[in-house]
Order: sequence, then C-alpha cells, then structure tokens
Amino acid sequence: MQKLSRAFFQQPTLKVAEALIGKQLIKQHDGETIVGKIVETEAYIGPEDRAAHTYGGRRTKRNETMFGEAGHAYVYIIYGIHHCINCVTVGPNAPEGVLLRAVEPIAGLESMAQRRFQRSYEMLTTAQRRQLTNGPGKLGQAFGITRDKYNGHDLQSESLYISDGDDAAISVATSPRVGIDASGEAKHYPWRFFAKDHAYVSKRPKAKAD
DNA sequence: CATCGGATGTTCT
DNA sequence: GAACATCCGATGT
Repeated sequence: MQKLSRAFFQQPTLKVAEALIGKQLIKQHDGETIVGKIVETEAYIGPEDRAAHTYGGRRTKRNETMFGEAGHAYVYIIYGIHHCINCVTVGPNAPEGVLLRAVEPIAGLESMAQRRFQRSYEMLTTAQRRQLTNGPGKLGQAFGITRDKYNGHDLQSESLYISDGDDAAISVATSPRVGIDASGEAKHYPWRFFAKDHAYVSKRPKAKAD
C-alpha cells in the first residue's frame, strides 16, 4: 500500500472525488490503526458552487483550511454534533475539496464499535454493524476525527492519511449530492461518487422511473 | 421499509 | 435569530 502523494490531491476536484473511491483512509494513534475503504465522496468546488462553504470565495475562520495547500484535511462540525472530514484539492487559494461520506470498515472494528455505540463489536446488532461508517458524521465518529485535533492536518503525515487500494473491481456511479436542497441550481450537479451496490454507501439511489 | 421531527451548538446575518 | 454538506428513534405501512 502506497500513501497518496500531494500531487494526487492537486488534480481537478471532480477527478480526485472519483479516484478516491476504493482508496483507504488510515488513522494511527496510540499504537492503534483504523482503516476504512472509501466508498462514497462528494466534490465541493469553491466560488462557483452554491452548496460549498466557500461559495463566492467566502473566507471565514471556519473554512480557512480550504484556502490552503492541497492534501490537507478540512474538518468541520455540522448541526452542532457531527464532525465531517474533507480533503482539500487543487492548490492554494482554490477553495475546493472532497467530502468523505462513507467507508467500509476494514481494521480497528473494535474501537469503531466503542466510539459509535459504547460496546464491543461482537455485541452489535447487524443493523448497528451496517451503520458503523455509512455516513459522513458516522465515519467521523467511528474514526475519532474531531475538528479540534484534525482540522488543517497534513494528509502526508503518518497519523492520518489515505493510501492506495485495490479499486480495480469497483464500478463507480454518480448522483446529485445529499443534503443540499437549499442550494439552487447546484443541487442538481452530479458531484456525488459512490461504489455501485456497495453495502456501506449512505443512501441507495432511487430506482429509475424511466 | 418510508416518513417525520427533535436533538444540538457553531457559524454567520 | 436562522441556517446548517446529519443522525436517530418513533410511528405507520
């Protein structure tokens, strides 16, 4: 497994969002390793994207990390409770990034279970196991990724990074993004990427009507 | 399985 | 004071 280079994150945001499907998110802390395979992402493309925190070039204390170098983590709190993690893309002063929306648990299941449900993995119901990491707030909680510790974190470090995975067999599908109904025309952009038919994707796409 | 509403607190107007 | 890139439990089918 090879850690993804900074050059990977400097590519166009839509390309990074798609290429991240199948890669592995890895956190190492206190001798413990947590690994998840990325199965769902969303692109947020700065000034021109009404759904992005940086729409119109808006620069605040919260989103400052998005204006920095590619390959860093932008972590923010949503609805007062949930911590969500993004990868900053492109380059300085291009406030774009990719939200990690869901992963498949690969290693560190025991600590994920403790953080999510305060009980050991073998005590979890099948529903709880499915819901360990199938959403942006859920994977943030399962990995213990908080804004205080990880916002602005360099993903080239050993403690939190993304590595190559065996993504050859994965078929990537797209859809509109989730949870951005108030964002005008931007809500229709097909900037959500996910592994087709994967059990840990946060929502199933609606059945085709036509 | 689908839908609905409350939780919770930070951010920005 | 309102909005918010969400989650969970309750309720009805």
